[in-house]
Amino acid sequence: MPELPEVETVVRDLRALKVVGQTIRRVEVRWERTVAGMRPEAFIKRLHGRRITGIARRAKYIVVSLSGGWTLLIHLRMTGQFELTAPGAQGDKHEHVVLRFAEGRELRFRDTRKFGRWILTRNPDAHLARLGPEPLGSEFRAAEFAAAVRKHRRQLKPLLLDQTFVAGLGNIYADEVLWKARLHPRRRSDRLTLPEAGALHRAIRDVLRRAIRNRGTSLGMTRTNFRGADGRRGRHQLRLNVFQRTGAPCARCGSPIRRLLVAQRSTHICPQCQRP
DNA sequence: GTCTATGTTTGCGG
DNA sequence: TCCGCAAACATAGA
Repeated sequence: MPELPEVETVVRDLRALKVVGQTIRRVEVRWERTVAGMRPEAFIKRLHGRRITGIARRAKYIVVSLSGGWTLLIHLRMTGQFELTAPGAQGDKHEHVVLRFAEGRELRFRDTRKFGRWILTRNPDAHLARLGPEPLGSEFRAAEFAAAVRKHRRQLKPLLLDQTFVAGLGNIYADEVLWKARLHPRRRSDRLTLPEAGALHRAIRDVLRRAIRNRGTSLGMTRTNFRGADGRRGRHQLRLNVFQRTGAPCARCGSPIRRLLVAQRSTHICPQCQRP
């Protein structure tokens, strides 16, 4: 269930697997609601014959640039995955969109829970306009972030999960970031000191960069867990400090990690390092 | 059968 | 206007 580091891993995999440059020769939509914003027939017709000219990431969206001025925005949501296969290979019942390339290989989108979305548009910026700053970009500056945090009066955890505030964090990395910054997830954002806001800014960047280096987090061994587009699992689960580590000792102080609910989301903290 | 799940959107009420 | 909360989407696994 991909957050920024997992989406970045998928984008890098797709590039390494030479998806850029491929021409789309056949499009199959097996679950209509995966395609958002137009009828599947229109989607298929518009995609057919186009060449993929680039693959990038914005927040948790995969941005696929196509010939003729079209862009495909793909959001993996909870269980979206990619796989490249030989033509006509045996798939499973959760593969909802299949692109066959002129060269022969097929790019298949598997999405067990069917929350993933493909948006074909001539104006991707309209869809991405509401997203907050890219946390690993140069526009994500400490002073601006601190001012923005303190201007809201929200609990820190839901604020970090708000994609219009900062783009790319999900439940795992929000918990890891708050642990690293030694901040309680229920702290009110307008009550942070400047040094605390600075620590939060730094923690966001450090945690995400490290997770990308580890190719993302794959928690369990089941099929719905994260895989790169090359089928490999991530390894950042070995580096998590709090997420799903209830009862395990805190890496800094040894106190047992606790699980609580914040904003309806499972939340993990060190009760010693992260005081309310 | 029960509970939980790494995401996002929408509508309601304070 | 801002914010928190519940539900919705749909399925699998413990």
